[in-house]
Amino acid sequence: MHRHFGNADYRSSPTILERDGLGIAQSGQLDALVMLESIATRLSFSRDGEIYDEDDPVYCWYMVVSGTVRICKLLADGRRHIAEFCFAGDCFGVDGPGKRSYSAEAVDEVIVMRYRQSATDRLIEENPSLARLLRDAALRDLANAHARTLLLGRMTASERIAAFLLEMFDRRDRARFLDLPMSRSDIADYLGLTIETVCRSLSSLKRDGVIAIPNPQRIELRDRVALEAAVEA
Amino acid sequence: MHRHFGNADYRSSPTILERDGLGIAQSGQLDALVMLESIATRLSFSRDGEIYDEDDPVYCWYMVVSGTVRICKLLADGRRHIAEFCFAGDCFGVDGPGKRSYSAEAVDEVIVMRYRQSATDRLIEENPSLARLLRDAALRDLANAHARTLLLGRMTASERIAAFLLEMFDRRDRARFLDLPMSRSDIADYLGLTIETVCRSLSSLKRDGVIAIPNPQRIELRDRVALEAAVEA
DNA sequence: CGCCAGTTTGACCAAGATCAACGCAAGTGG
DNA sequence: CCACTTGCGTTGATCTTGGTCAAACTGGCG
Repeated sequence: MHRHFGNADYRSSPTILERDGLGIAQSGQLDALVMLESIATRLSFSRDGEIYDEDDPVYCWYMVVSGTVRICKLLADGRRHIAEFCFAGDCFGVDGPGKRSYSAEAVDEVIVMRYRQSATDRLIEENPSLARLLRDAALRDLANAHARTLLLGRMTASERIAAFLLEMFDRRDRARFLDLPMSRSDIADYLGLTIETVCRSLSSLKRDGVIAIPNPQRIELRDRVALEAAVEA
Repeated sequence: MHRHFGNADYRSSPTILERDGLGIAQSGQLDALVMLESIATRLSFSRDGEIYDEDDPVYCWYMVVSGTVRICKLLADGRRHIAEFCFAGDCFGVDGPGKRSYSAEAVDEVIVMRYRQSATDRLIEENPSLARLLRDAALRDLANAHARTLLLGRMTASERIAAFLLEMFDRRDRARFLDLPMSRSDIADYLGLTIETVCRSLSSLKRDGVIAIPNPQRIELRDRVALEAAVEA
């Protein structure tokens, strides 16, 4: 589970409960979050820091407070696959009992809250609405994974890049300018492409006036309609 | 959610509760299933029959009693993507509120049980262990979707075919012979390949003596070690 | 027997990977 | 302050995998 609870934006928020963006509609869920807060541990990681590793035992799950986390896996021959990027408000590492099959790493400076599974289960006993909260997050995550499956299985390089940019614009600032915390290589491993193809597709969008790239990390959206058309689906 | 509750095998079972294969460890979960049975409707579909369509409202989820179901989506330009095959004992269509984003179709002759979401929610109130059952199924499903994401993003055609065959051997008979209910075209759309590439990869495995193909639907596993090596991961 | 749908195989093509060079900004050390 | 390095990012030339197009094969069935 690596997806949003809602459209939460905790980027500048030192405590996860100072804002109420978790998509809480039903009463009782806020209680659940207050209780969650009570079992949380705050951790920080610097660039490329390892939050957990493949094959580690699963006894915690996490929520991003600030920064960007990548969920990834390394194949024997060096190929890498990034399953997910997690931003502020996203939770990750809800993996079911056993061992991790992916690792979690800090893309930039990251602060996360860590919740022990055992304590969470106890909270669920007391407050079933928390269970619903977590279940809905899992379902959202599942829908997301299926969307990526479609992207990787049936979309061309330029469609993938367009979809990626739209995803980032929607999940992050939703403003005219987008600052990407991850490298081209991260993007490539997320989209099942090579660095070079990512560059070329971005350059192509730039040539067509759909985006501008003032510097490698920064994308300016100049023609959203064209970008959406490029995804088609 | 389209994955197993466990290693259940209901293929020859007219009622889902005549056998206890749902991976039930904790007591209380059997109760939950008896209760589930009470709210189920039995439906059958013939080849290519539509169980539900994209954009249909979500008010039910399903469990396969017998036959094979494909969960799929059609893009505007005719490209098709199959997210999942579901066999006896697998549940599918647990999609979170709103509209379906995929359709469900019968690959062959299919019998399913249908459970209304509203009735299920009531059961969950009475029997929280059902919630855990459904949550674990969702998590298993999620892990599965991530595995497919890796396959589609970073594996070659022959690796995909090898992984597919191993998946089918494990999920179905686990015997020397495997009968595939789905067409080459279904396999292609599941693996993000074309029919021709599926054929060529299968022929290549046949040439290498890893499998034999007595007829197009039937695969004989001759060298499991070689097949596992072909996936590498 | 001939048709039909699904499968297999072959010849060719193109999207994207690979290999290689170059650009560019941020350190680093003299 | 200025060479020099280092790590990304970008671009170009070439190659490979898998897609496209086309033809042949197969078993079932009217």
